[in-house]
Amino acid sequence: MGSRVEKETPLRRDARRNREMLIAAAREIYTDQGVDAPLDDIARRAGVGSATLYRRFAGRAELIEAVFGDSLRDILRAAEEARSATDAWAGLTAYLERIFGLLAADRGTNDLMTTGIQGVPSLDALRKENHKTLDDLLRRAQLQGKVRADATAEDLQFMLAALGRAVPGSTVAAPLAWRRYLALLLDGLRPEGSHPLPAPSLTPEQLGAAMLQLGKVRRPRAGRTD
Amino acid sequence: MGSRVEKETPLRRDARRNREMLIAAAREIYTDQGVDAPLDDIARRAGVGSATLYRRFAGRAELIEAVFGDSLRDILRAAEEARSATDAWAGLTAYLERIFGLLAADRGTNDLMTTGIQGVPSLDALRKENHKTLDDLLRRAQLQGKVRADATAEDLQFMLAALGRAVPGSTVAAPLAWRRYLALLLDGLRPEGSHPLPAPSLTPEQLGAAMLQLGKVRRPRAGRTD
DNA sequence: ACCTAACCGGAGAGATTCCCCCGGTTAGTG
DNA sequence: CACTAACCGGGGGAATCTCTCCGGTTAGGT
Repeated sequence: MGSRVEKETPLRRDARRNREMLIAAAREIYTDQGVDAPLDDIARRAGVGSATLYRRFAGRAELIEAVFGDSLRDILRAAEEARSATDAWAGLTAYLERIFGLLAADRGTNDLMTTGIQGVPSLDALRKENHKTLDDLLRRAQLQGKVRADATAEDLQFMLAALGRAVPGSTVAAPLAWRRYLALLLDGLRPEGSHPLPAPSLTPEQLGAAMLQLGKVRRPRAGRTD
Repeated sequence: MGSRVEKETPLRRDARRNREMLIAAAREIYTDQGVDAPLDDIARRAGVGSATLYRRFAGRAELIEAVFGDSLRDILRAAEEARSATDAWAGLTAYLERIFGLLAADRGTNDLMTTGIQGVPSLDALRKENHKTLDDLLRRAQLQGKVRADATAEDLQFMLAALGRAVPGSTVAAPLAWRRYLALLLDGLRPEGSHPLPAPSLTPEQLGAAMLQLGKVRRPRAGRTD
């Protein structure tokens, strides 16, 4: 092969249109089913054949990248912003509340941030940046006496992932319940005594509904194992 | 139908033996794959055809009942015991540590206790009893000034389910990591300042492994949707 | 208006998993 | 030892889901 840089032929108009339709359809379906949703569902919702989906995107990871690339970049900016806060604790809580708002509203973003999905480049970058942000804010908050000295960024990340993963379950019955649980988690990180919790507790019925949702891990793929 | 009580014919010896083999096989497979494991796998491990499994047990729920009936009764006893403690906080922590030990060791028990599986009678009884236990201990610990006044049994249950569900992920890399996270959670419930955390924090590598596991929600069934 | 490379979607092969049918086998009795 | 009711396992139909082949269609340049 010559080293000539292949001029990137722009897609034909219909191909381009289908690409957009697929991304839009995927965004909607990911939002309420998560990123494990069947690819055929996405193709059908976009009004194209499944072959077209595979022609435009090599596989699930590439589609995810196309759908979430922008919103991931938004999160990166939020992380940078949070790190620039003088009051590290305030920066940390604001950052986490923003993240959890996303996790609660969008099942796809939730999957992306609370599990270890592989093969999506922007996602690796996000994870690294996220870790750095939490580490930095936590360390500074500790120096400022706002966070217990024996907690680590890994502790925080693990607890956040655990809680974040459970959030969609509670969202059905009580959309804002996550505020209370994030507050409870953060209270465990502080060296002083407890602070009042926001939002009412779940009722027993709401808890039941949430537990049910927890079980519906979701239609994972059958057929070829990827 | 006459109301005559059918004399329960005891199973033929080979049928009885197969039943035992199936229960034993199911126990092993549930322990490391969770209760969503394919029924055909269980039949194969037991060395019988899948038809035999369906002949002995009406479906997944009945098999679960047969496998976990006894261990669930054990947990019930532990709950009663915990409630008899004079120091409610001590009783609560001891109870939860016991439960989490089980959740970490056995994927099947984890599914049973952290999700809302329906159709297993002993399980409904366990959930009711568990809720009563937590409610009682929490209320008493609050009166004794050991737990913040604004926390509810529903809060505790939700957080426990969220964390419990994440525990198997960390078990691969660090079998005892759950102790630290349960302690962190419980610290958030106390009105006073923080207490030292047990067990070392996860290393970044261990955290990565745990996140990966979180994603492997389980080989959900393909084929008929039950 | 015509031509061709690129594109399209249906149809289908292969993989899983649930569940049941059917012909062969065996436990337990007279 | 013979007999029969109960039992057994392989095999297969149906449902899902991933990914590819192929003949027909269309965008965009001449």
